[in-house]
Amino acid sequence: MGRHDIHNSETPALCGSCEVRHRGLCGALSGDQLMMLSKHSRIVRHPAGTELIADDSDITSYANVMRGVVKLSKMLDDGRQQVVGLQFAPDFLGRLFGRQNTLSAQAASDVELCKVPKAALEAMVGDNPALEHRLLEQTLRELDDARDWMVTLGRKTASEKVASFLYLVATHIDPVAEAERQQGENADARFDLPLSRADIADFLGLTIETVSRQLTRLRKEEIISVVNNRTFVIPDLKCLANRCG
Amino acid sequence: MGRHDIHNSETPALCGSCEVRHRGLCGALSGDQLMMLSKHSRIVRHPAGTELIADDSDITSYANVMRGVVKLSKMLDDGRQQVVGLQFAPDFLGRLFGRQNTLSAQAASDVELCKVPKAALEAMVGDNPALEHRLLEQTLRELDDARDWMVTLGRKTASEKVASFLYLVATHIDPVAEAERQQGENADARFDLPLSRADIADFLGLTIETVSRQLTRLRKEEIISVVNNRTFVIPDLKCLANRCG
DNA sequence: CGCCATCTTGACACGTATCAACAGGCGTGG
DNA sequence: CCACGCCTGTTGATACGTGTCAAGATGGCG
Repeated sequence: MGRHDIHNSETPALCGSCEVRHRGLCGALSGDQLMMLSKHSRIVRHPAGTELIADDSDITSYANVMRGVVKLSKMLDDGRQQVVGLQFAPDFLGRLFGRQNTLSAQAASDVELCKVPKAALEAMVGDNPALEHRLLEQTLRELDDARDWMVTLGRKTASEKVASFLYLVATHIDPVAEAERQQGENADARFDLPLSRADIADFLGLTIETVSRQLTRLRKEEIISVVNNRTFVIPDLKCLANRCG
Repeated sequence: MGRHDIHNSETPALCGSCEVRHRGLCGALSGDQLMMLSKHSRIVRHPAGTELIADDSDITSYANVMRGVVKLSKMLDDGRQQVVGLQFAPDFLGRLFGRQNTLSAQAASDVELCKVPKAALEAMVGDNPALEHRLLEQTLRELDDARDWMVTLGRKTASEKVASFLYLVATHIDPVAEAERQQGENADARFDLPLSRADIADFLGLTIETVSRQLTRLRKEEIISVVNNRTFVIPDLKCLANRCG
């Protein structure tokens, strides 16, 4: 049997309006597989700040990020915190095959998730190699990202860290604009940052104050301009890239 | 067809003496699949220090670490280096489905690899879901490790970093001893460190001097004792764990 | 308008990097 | 066999970057 056209009449109502339908996991599914999975899944919305996953909690479900940004973090006993990942649409959320979570997840912005029970997804993974393949590829990408970030955390200066962070967000938060940028030559970017200074600091292994000072520096050097504390404009991404070390 | 007994007569000669036969990837293979894969694979040995993978090189093969320790690292343009992972037997080596390597790999100790051409492995992965599943699980574990290490790099002090490093090595370098330790109560460990101070520094995001000073401190506090610069004895692992932050 | 949280800025302290000298191990060659 | 040089690791003095603590500034929101 050939692969179903993903636009065929079997597409479930729930999935018809899904914006990440083709790019996320579900792209690996045929119409009837999608139908099966969608029976178990439901869309949930959470406002910014919601705890989506608690550290050490039992894993009962997985999710796909459909809209917004999710922040993954770990905390030491004494309260020191490190953000270990940011998930954008259409990323997968949750530790596959795990029993307990080893990190926590918060909604950085308002988010929309497509949630599916652990057992349902794992069953589908078990007899759908294409699905498992997609999950493997996403996991490999996340591992690449994590290793890139280890370089940032271990070897870059505060100034380079902040530049690297802005560059990361600029190139991830709006995949459409980013794709255009790769083609044409409009090398500017503008985005609304879903993270507080404290979040940025926890991502970069810095303090709030140092992040603020480095942002001020980048602003004075006109590499970036900051509107309203959360909105950033980067006139020339290449210029920013040069500051990433 | 049921799963073959992995001790059956079909086991290839090459694999018969493989020490990581049951724990690594190959545990997912039946006798004849193993036979097929072993046709393409060969065992290679490299002395400590050998460059196993060059950054930006084309990926032409994968490997399994059968003996020894492999160091994965990334370098910034100006020479700053960060070790982003250590691979012990029976870890898999190489970026699955990638075109080019995005990191370099060196033999930390003398190593023995079981090497297989990229195309051969990928073909087997394509029609052996169990194999892909194993690879997914290894990748997920590596991602967990990477995220744990991000906390160490971003939020721990030099002293805690060094303690965390020693703890990591003590619990990974000799899986057999470690398994015993989990059972019984002999909480001591002794190992020969396959890394130089420079390697440790690059792993921890520190300088050689700082690593040396912190080791001296741990030695003076009798948390560890150091024989011959490369051999470490840790009388009480729990005590070391308390220093990890 | 005014409160409160968030962000910025400043002064100073502290931890780690840097630079430099020294010690020990090991192979080479006299 | 010891002298020498080299490589690795240790220790010390000092510099610098980032953390800490404190005070303002800014902006969102009732």
